Amino acid sequence: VPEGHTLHRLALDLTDAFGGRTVSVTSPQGRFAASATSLDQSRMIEATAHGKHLFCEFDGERFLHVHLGLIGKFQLGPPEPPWGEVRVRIATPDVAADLRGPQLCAVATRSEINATMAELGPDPLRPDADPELAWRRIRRASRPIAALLMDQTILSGVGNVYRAEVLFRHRIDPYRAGKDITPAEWHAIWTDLVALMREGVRNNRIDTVRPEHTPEAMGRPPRVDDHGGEVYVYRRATLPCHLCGGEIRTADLAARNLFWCPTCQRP
DNA sequence: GTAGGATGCTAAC
DNA sequence: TTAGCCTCCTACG
Repeated sequence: VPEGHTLHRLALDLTDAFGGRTVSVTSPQGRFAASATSLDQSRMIEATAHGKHLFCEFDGERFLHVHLGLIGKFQLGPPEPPWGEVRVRIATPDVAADLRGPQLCAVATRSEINATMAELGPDPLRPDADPELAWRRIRRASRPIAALLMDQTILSGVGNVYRAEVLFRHRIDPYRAGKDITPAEWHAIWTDLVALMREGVRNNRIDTVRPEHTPEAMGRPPRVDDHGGEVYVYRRATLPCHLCGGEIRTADLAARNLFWCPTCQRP
């Protein structure tokens, strides 16, 4: 479930559970054992996120740098014996956080963390984000907007669900080149991402359907999207569009499955 | 039981 | 552009 909102929510929850506390850091699975030992029994200061990267800061300017990738999960719960392949467990006597299947899990210094963040575009979930930095690249780009939104060096935190949904919400054809996006459209996209992703952090899931378009408001039977949120197009290929009733289409774009409504999002 | 896919990214060609 | 990685879950026999 790792788009940017997941990591920011995780950062809040980890800070809540472990901030200011001395924690045990272990690697039940063993693949992180040596590095875990170096952090074990030290104090976690806080956890923060930038895009899809998570940073847990420990005393002594040491950081645990985590990227979940496609399949990684970080789960908080009671400190019961771990099940499955747990790469890292951070724990106090009251609570444990188990990390499974991360793409990246490493101990890093502050300068290494800063170097990572310097390569990331503005993150809609960070108050210090400058959308102008992303716009400067989008407005010159010939690549399709759907590819640009996924490029973490242009803007960070947006994944396959948010890209499909935000383009639908603004009726933008995903194949339109970045340079053909108007300043007003970009402003609307960014503003919308800020709001949608904040709500994603709050609810720990992605919902993008406007109140006036919910099944109840449209007088249709209730539905449940199988990934835990209410969406317009994501993973709804061949199903009818909630607005026009036409068929949602899917295609490969930027090595990921793109979903869109060719009627509502005309070229 | 097994294959294939998944909200991601990187290295190799 | 493609294969590969890491783990879990679902769909399909």
